[in-house]
Amino acid sequence: MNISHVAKQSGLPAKTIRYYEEIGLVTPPRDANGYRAFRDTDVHKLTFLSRARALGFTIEDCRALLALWEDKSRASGDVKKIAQSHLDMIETKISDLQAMRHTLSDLLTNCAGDARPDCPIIEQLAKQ
Amino acid sequence: MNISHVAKQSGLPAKTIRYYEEIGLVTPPRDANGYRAFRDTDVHKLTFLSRARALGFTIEDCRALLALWEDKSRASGDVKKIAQSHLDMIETKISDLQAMRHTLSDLLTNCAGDARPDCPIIEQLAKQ
DNA sequence: CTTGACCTTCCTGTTACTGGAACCCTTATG
DNA sequence: CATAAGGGTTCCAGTAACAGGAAGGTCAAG
Repeated sequence: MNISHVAKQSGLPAKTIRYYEEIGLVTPPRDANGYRAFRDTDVHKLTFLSRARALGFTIEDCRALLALWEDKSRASGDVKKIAQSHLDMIETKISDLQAMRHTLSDLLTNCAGDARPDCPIIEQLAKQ
Repeated sequence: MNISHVAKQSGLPAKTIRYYEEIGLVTPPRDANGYRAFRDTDVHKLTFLSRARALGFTIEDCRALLALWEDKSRASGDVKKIAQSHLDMIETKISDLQAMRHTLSDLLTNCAGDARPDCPIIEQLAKQ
């Protein structure tokens, strides 16, 4: 299967697939003409990667998850550990963003947003 | 004022302050020995930047906000526009992250997390 | 005079790609 | 048969916002 077909199947851009090969996440063999010839296992891996990335896992997490997927004698605890610490990161990010949202929306409701210079947003940023 | 003092005052690491000078956000004069000699206005700018960055504004947003701060005849509408679109971005990110959190915590509650290989997390990522 | 705590510049690395140039391969068409 | 369109390939540069570290100059104290 050629790269653009795999791109459609997996939902990943061709550029990204080439990058994943470069960093060793997949290693498709080549045809005589030099084209990548993706096997089913390559496509499955890439689909797996696409889903894991969509859940926000880092590339290194993805690498570890792929290895666990291939290891039929894995401990589910190892998978859970990775997913749990990723969830923790996400929750930290969410609350950081919520704090920003809170402050920003307060400032926004108090800003006239017209042609005059008075602006509580600027004032808040500039306060001593 | 020397850089480490300014770092304490503004809450920014010295490395970051040097970087901000490099990209033209501040331009402190130099002493005879080559050391940066920060004026009050430099420190104020850096404190402003520190707060704006803490609210998640990009560097380029910060540059624009600084310019508006210095422009005493600014329109508060211009400030509000920047802040509003930043808030929109934050809300998009929050809901993306919440969707990830939702999926992940579902998967986590269903994963035994023990020594056995069966794992709904891996299964979900690998499903056809 | 030396020691330690500053300061300086410069170079590299980080994350996960994306865009673009230059060039090869394949297939259909006039 | 020449060619043009639409694949594929590699390689290089750029992104955001710094952080780490090396090599070396400066300053105040003992």
